[in-house]
Amino acid sequence: MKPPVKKTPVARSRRRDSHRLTPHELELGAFFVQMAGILGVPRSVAQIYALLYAADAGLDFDQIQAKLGMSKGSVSQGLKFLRDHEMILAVKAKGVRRERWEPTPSLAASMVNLVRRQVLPALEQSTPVLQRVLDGAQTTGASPEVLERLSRLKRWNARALELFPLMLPPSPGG
Amino acid sequence: MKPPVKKTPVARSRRRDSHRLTPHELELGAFFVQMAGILGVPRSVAQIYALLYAADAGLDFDQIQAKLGMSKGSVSQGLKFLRDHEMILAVKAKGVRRERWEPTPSLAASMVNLVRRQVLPALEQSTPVLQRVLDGAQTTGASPEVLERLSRLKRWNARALELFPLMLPPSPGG
DNA sequence: GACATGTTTCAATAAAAATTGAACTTAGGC
DNA sequence: GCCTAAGTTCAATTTTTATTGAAACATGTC
Repeated sequence: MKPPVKKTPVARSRRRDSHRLTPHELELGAFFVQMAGILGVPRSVAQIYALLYAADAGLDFDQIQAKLGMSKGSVSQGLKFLRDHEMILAVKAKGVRRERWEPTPSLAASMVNLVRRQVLPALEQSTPVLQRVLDGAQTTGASPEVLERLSRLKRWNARALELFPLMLPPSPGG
Repeated sequence: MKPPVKKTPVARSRRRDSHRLTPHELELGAFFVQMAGILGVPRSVAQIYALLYAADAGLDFDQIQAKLGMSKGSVSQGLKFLRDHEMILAVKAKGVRRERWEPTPSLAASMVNLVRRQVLPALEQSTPVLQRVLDGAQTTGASPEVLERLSRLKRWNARALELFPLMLPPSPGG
């Protein structure tokens, strides 16, 4: 299990070159890293997001890499993740090849999307599973308590599956 | 990042002796393992919980160990976790040393507690952090956009901190 | 359409997290 | 009070996940 409190949350960052970051950027980074941890998002992604969040104008690939002292691979994957989850937007000036990145207006929507993408597929897959398990338990003569538990679980699953999509409109129009 | 879908979710279980489990126990186990993954709870804990969930009467330490083919250490730690989070209860028959374990009635409450224990401390710690970051941004003359973002974040944090404790009464009386 | 610049991919590596097992502690029966 | 069964702890190990960096791939500019 994850240790409840990380002993050295910034160890890695310190080990590398993030003294390019101001103390406040570091603090905000640590905050986003902690929240991201709860959502199962890797630290490097959270660091990128935090950086963009506190940046006056969008930052480009190289600026991000330089400020955080991370590899190209990590920056690329991090930006991909953030793009895929619609947490950042490209701002492209004409005649300039290089893209700059900014956080999308709603962090809330991004977070809900993030959770939904983890939970929804799990709920969907499990509907038939729970049905089969319940049927099996009935067939093999499980106790009333167990049958009750399992059907409660199944009802929940169904209800969650109804409610979840209502939590916020899925990204663009759907 | 966690791969979106696990390639071989039951690989480990298969590798060991969980052919002592019925197909339905396995399926239910996989379901709980998946959900637990989202909450950051280790697989072994979820497997123990699933087993107890589908068991007619409580199971004791050795039965759990035998059925799941896991080490004493894991069973002990897993039961400790489940006890600490009030997800299981000991049922003790008189004159018998060995305890048997059953799931507590409300899985919902258990899950809410689980989430709260992860999120609340993070929110609490971050209140002063966000204040400092915002002050710093003001001092160093950040753009209005950044200031707006940061104060929004701070407001959220405060609101979440208010709302969260209301989600369900903390375990016994407090 | 060639070239340079910017980005992605992915196998190798490093880091973090979970699991094991053997030594240790605790509790109950005698 | 001692002995033994029952359970816990924790350093070592295994497993999983994240990161790196070099090679491959794009894409805009001239």
